[in-house]
Amino acid sequence: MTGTILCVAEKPAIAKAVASHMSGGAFQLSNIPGNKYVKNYQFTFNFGGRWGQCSVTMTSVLGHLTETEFGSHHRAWASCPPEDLFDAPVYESVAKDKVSIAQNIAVQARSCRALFIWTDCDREGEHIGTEVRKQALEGNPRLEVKRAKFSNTERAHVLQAARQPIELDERQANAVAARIELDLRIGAAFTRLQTLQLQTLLSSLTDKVISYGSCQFPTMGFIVDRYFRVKNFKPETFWLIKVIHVRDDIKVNFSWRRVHLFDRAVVTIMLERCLAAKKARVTKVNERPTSKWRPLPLTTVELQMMGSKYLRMTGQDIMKTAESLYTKGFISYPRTETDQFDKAIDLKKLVEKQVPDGSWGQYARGLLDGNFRTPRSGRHNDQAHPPIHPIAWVSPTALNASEKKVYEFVVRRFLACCSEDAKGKTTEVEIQYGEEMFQAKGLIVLEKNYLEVYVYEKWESSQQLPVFQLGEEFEPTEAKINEGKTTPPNYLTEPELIALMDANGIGTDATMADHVAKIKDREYVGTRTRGSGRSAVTEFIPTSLGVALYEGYNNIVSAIPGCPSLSKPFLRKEMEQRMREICAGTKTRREVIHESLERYQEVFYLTKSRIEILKAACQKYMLGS
DNA sequence: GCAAGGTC
Repeated sequence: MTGTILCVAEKPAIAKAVASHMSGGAFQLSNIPGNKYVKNYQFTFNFGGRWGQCSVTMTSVLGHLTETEFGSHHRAWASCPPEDLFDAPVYESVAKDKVSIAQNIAVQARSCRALFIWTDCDREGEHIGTEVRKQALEGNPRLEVKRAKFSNTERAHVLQAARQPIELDERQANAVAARIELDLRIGAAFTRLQTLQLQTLLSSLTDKVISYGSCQFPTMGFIVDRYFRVKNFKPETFWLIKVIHVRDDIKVNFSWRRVHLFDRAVVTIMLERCLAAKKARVTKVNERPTSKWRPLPLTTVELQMMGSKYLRMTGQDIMKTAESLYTKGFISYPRTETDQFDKAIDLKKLVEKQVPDGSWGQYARGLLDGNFRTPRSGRHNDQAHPPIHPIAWVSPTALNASEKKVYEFVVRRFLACCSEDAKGKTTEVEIQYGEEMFQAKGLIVLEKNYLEVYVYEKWESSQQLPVFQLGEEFEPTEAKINEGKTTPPNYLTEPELIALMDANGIGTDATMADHVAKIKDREYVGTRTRGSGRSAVTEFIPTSLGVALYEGYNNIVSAIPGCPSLSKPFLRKEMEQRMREICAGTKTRREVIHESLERYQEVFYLTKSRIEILKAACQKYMLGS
């Protein structure tokens, strides 16, 4: 035996899974003083190569160990002008509630020859790895430090990762360090500025914190943006030609290729030309197989979007529920960007676990009996976690109402991924009538396949079209003008908001729901229900404070070309891009912090000198509220 | 009394 190796994972669940695989189940478990979640696992493992047979102590942290804060001179709000926070010194220290975890690592490191870091293989994981390394080296400065590269906790994959350790990615860790410092400085500076300025303006704001965050504000911005589009909407009248033809007792509605026009006179002339031509000619008859694709493997963003659409839960509730299902071992890790399954995962074995279920067990059986298909692969892979999938079957009686809903969704989605696409047939008839083109479509669903188990999506046969021959001419039963009005867009719903955040790089899969909850808590936005019963959806409406902040910041920068508003996602996107440059090695942490601070400082001083504009917006919308 | 990101 050649010494002991200390292994540290990002969370207890990973430590447990990895320890189980490496030890073959034969480990000694011990608690650590001061924390009930973190455990130490002791066993032996043959790493092969230069490491050989070693004792192993496997433990974990609970996410980040440290926090970054201003020094005591700058902590009180009145201690300095807010702009000082852009260059006041910041200090990194072990968070109070993590001290015992940090000590455990330092103590264990003393008797070890090497440290293997098993944090998630994503950006934050690399940074957490450097935090772990620092603690371990404090216990034992001679420690050799390696990093395990793994993207799931499948047995063979874990063993392979243990035997071929690599190095921490310092660049990714540096990118995160830059993000941490920037978020703190910018968030604190703007929050203090606007809170102190606006609190004294209106009595309704006296004891409110009016926080600014590079994710909070753009999230609020999406909601206000939509609100103004709804509010400023002017309906317009349009006209269209509708052609109806009855054949074999089937009434066929042909829709106009131009959809509609906004000039009644023009549409009238076009209809007259159609009627003058008397006969319509069939220019296209198309009958072809069609399919509705089964869904992609489940990511966090998709879970939240689908969940708030179909399960009537908020993104935050869905995530909380998914986390509890995960800690109980029923589903895989719920925070993932990956929408492709690794080949090494035995999907059929996971399908088999669902056979006992009363609702979808039969369907799972069918997959095993020959209906199984390899899931489609999406284009995302975070290299840290597999798509969300069920790990074990659980009786519905063992779950509460929310857990039941989320678990059922995860299972049905998984089974749908492993199924055949739905199959159908579309018929398309195109006619020329006068100078105008019209079209009718019919759909027959032939095989529902995945839709049998994925009950959230609908795909139904439409009315069947009668037979039309290519080139035939007929006189339509009726042709007339219909009038309509354009309708305003709806207020933003949660799935739409999550999609916008995702597309604009606002927040991560783990934090999006938190940002939404935060701006509600800050009273920048509220929610209400649109519709009723099964079709009810929750929509977001800004408060007068939200509208005032949005408009105030837009007005502050509007006269300055190239100066983006704080309510738009642009500055955050730019910061994200710079972080990627650190990862690519084209920029350093110092350069990025400097550049990003300059960008935000420009807006800050502009806001400070034009603070009356922000105040005016608050007075405009909030007086009397 | 400030952020966003991990995780319980």
